[in-house]
Amino acid sequence: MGRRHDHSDIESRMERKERTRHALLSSTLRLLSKHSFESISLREVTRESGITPTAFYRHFEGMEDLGLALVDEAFGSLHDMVRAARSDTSTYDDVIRRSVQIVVTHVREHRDHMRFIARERYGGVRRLRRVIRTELDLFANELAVDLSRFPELAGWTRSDRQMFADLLVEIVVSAVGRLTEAHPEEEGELARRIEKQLRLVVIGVPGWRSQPEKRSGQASGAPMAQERGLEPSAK
Amino acid sequence: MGRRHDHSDIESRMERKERTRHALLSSTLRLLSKHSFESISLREVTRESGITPTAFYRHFEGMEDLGLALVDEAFGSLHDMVRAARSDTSTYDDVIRRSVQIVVTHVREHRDHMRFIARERYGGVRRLRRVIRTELDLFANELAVDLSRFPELAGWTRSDRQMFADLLVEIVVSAVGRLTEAHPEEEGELARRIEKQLRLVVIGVPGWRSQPEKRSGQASGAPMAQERGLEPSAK
DNA sequence: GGCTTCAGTAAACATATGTGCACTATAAGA
DNA sequence: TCTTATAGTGCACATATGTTTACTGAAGCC
Repeated sequence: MGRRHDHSDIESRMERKERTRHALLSSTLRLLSKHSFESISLREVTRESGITPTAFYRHFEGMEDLGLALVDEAFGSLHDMVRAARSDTSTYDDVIRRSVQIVVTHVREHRDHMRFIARERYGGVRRLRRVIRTELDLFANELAVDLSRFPELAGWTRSDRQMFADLLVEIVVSAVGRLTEAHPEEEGELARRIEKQLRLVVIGVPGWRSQPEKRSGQASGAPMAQERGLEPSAK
Repeated sequence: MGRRHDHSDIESRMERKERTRHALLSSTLRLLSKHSFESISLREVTRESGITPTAFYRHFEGMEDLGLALVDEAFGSLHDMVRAARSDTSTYDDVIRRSVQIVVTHVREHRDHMRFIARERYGGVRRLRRVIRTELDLFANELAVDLSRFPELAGWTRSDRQMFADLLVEIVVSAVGRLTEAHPEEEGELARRIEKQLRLVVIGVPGWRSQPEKRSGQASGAPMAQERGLEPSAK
């Protein structure tokens, strides 16, 4: 047995490895608060983590690999949050207010992770962009399923529900991006605004006439309200 | 006079300078299609432009300075687009469809500029983020003014109109980000989706009850529809 | 035509980078 | 207790970076 005396300050090999792996990840996350992922060098990360550059390769094949691990981490906690939020809906009075609250809290507690996602969503590393996009699409899909529980939305086309879920996710993710770079005192106002925006979007729901994709040619009959848009009062 | 013979292949000094300046900008833009701004080196840019690294300093103080110039360029063409779109509203039948069309076309013709904005909006360079944010806020403000021409929105609080304009801008900018990295064949579907999303948002407008900010304490009376949100059908 | 201005060059610098190779120390396993 | 596996070190390398310093050549101006 490796551990002859059970002194708690003796680490098993795995424990130690896991510890420095985590150090690498969180060092990167720290650096990411000031720089884009692509501009962070392997050596910077190891310096920040207190190990030699060569030891890096015991944990990751290279920076891109580490980046993917970060995406996993970030979406891991996000999934936890969403699961909590979903199970919460049984005893709510106002879904929107509550959801926004949860998001704000999550950003506050996982600022670096959220900034990472918001930043690298359109960042310079193709692979990261793709993985993040995929994860977000997954969220939207889950949300679309949840939405069919609402009677107003049950009659909608599947594709329309997708479109709606996508819109909601987009709004929230944008808000997360802005929250991560907001000063604490702006946080409240930002939260109130996004709440209003979500509310406004939801209000439109009963007025939406979901229809199967038009097959071809021009639509027949009078133009629907939702296809005409608003009319200006004056010229 | 510098130009003794009026041969067209003799450049004036200014012309030449402007030409390599432009080369620097467009080279960077080209590199930007594959990498984040922060990860692009000054030497890379000069290599791509066909000049020596030292000559760079005849045009910009450093990469950040060049970045700011790029933001100017990008928003320059954007402003042109918006102006065109606004003056267009006198003779339209469907604002939304038309606007989306204009945006899609603009992205197609200025893909690199638009990608730059979408990418650096939350990118690694603080200064760039701030300038881009400011410009976008400006757009939202203008839009908010335009919106007051619509009778449904004239009665709204100024802050609610801002909130609404902000939402529209956010939706469009997100869409631009996705358009810039979409394959040509996905473009149509993306366009259709964003059109629907905008329509859905607009539909909610007549249902919105804009009120002055609540001063304090809890709201009195029955909860408004827009504060209750949707209710799920089953537990 | 001759003097000035200035966009661009050439060489050099100190410093940073990613990665390969040989090594060491210690936990794990026999 | 002796052997093996492996996380981490140290050194070396080729190559890349931002910036300085002294320069060249042609356009601009009198």
